[in-house]
Amino acid sequence: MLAGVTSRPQQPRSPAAANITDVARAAGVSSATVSRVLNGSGTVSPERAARVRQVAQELRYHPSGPARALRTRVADVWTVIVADIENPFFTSVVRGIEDAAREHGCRVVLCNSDEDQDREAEYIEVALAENVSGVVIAAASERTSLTALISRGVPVVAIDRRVANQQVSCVLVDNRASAGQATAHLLETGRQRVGCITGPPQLTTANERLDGYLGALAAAGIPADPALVRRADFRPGGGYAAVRDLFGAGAAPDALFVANNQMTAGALSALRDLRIDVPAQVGVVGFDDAPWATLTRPQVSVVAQPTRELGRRAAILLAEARRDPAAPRQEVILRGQLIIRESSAPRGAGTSLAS
Amino acid sequence: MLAGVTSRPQQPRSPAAANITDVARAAGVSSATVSRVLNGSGTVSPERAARVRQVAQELRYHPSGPARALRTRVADVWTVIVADIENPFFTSVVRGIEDAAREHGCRVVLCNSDEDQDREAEYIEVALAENVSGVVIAAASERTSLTALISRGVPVVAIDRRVANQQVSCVLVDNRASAGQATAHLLETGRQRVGCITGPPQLTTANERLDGYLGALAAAGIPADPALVRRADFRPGGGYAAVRDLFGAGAAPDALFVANNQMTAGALSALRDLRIDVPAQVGVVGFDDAPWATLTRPQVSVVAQPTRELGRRAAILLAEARRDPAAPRQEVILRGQLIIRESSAPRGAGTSLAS
DNA sequence: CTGTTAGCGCGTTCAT
DNA sequence: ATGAACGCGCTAACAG
Repeated sequence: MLAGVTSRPQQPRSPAAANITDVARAAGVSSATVSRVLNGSGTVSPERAARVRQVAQELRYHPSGPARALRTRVADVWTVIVADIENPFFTSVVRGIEDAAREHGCRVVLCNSDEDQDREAEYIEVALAENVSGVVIAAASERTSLTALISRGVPVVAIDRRVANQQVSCVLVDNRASAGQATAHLLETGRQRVGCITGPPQLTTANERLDGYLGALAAAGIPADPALVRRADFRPGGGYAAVRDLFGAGAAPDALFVANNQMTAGALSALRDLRIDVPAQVGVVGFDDAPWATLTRPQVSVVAQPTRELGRRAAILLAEARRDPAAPRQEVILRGQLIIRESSAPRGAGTSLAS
Repeated sequence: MLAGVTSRPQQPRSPAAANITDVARAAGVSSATVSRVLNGSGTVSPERAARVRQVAQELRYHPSGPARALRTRVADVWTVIVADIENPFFTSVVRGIEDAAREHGCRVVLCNSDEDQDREAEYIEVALAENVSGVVIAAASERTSLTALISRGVPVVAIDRRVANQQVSCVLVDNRASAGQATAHLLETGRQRVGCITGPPQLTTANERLDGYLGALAAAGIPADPALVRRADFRPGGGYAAVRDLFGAGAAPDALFVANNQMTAGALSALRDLRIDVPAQVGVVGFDDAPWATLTRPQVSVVAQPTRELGRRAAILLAEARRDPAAPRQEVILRGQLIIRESSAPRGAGTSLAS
């Protein structure tokens, strides 16, 4: 063995990222000055500022996120925790958040709780440990605890789903009214036995949409029939199983209000497999528009939600809460919009789908 | 000895997260010992170790991510940069990555380049600035530069799309073979003029799939007709416009191979709007399966990709590269699978879709 | 206006 | 086996 030249690894010179110190030295100033220039804090003479900026650029200097987060106690990062990243509803909302966040100079990292409360709790811990400066969350349950976040002063905005007993701002859709509108529409097309497939009881959206459905029945003087209602998991498989179950049990609805887009896809598959004609035999209205909603035959009637706007508003609320931590909690309710397509066409009307 | 215990402000108002120092003090040991226990480094007597763990739990101690990243120069975080978060293909791949990453004790943060090279470059800088321990990227262009990452020793794995001249491992699908198979299938069903809608030239997937299409034509002894080929942007709107353009120009293909799922959706919309019957007048095969592919009328034939597996393999490669930085670059090619549904049914065959 | 100093919370030598 | 001391890169205080 050679006598060890105890130098550092001689690999292709890892150009260890330029320090703030490197920049300071190269510019002939102190690191504090560099910091002041780059953060616009304090006051620095124009010439020196220009020189610093110049050097920083040449050295391709980028401040270290961790170091900065460690010092300032907040990272310029928002954490967005969604319940189902494979649901286009959430990805679209995220786009809305992201676009707005960028305007505030913040980056967005996305976490997927997969409707799992443990996993969600983990990600909340991570957000805490990383000192992120804000959290947007579509909670996996109404009972999701945000106190750890709130007590440590991290601004939180809940989206899509309410969280119980928590003083956080939220951005929601008027689920009850929209669901009622969808159900009323089905009744108006001459259906007598409108069924409902909604989500699990720990999600407020599921409950509110069910409420809207029940309210519309009551308003029409139709007694609610428990045999026509199913709860599933807000996923395609759940919608599929619910339909099979509904018809297998002989409940025989002549219309279905399905409380989210994923389950609507599943429900349509099941109806197809059962050779039940939509809308001739069963009318369908879903909740959430989807990219494929106009590609199906028949095209699906839905309650469309303003997804991007929902995300944007959440970002605005978060930015406000960040600027003024004492700002009061707000609740933003956006309106859904019933889009009538083919799947809810009146039974009698010729839909010309067989042409 | 214990003189000079710096008393920290005891504000119950904001329970500042417990320090390593807090844990050390509460356990009657030094912070070094706590660190050793929690990281399994060094040696600590069993009793003290147990005590430390106990106290850490009681205090709900979680080490600070930034502080740790600052000290160790690597965070236990992987960055995944995808080109289009609204494409179910990518979200599914991400799920695969995420599941595998969790097994390695790593968290995954997701970034969306939106097919934009500038935005992508930004996120690469962020990954660098945050000292993430690995990056998985579906590059926005073949010319995307990963040298900044590589030269600083950050393990990188490319997915779905190749990146030129870069020594990075990658996980891909056999685009050429799969596209050839899809095209051959269309030819076998009696089509004479098979067209192709592929993606932009800066994406290797787009080019490879086009190659596969051309290869299948050549193998069948059919001369390629440039008038039957269009390049679009891998998005629904692009697919829609391409079809309108194709038929508006009088190219009149009797079949279409569409090189990604988003464009397939757009293409089907356009065909519907043009009142062109699928598959009677035009046969269609898409690339990438999609949740809605069996909901359309007709159901869409596609080349399905093993999305979860693709993500899982990328995670494995990344974990390997992390364990052994000197490990050789690998290229994993997964197979696509042609799924024949209704949209490519033989022209003559009664498809009974009009029933 | 600018430089110097002192940590943020952690992991890691060095001594013991 | 354990603790004291140092420094990662940065910014907030304090001098000048």
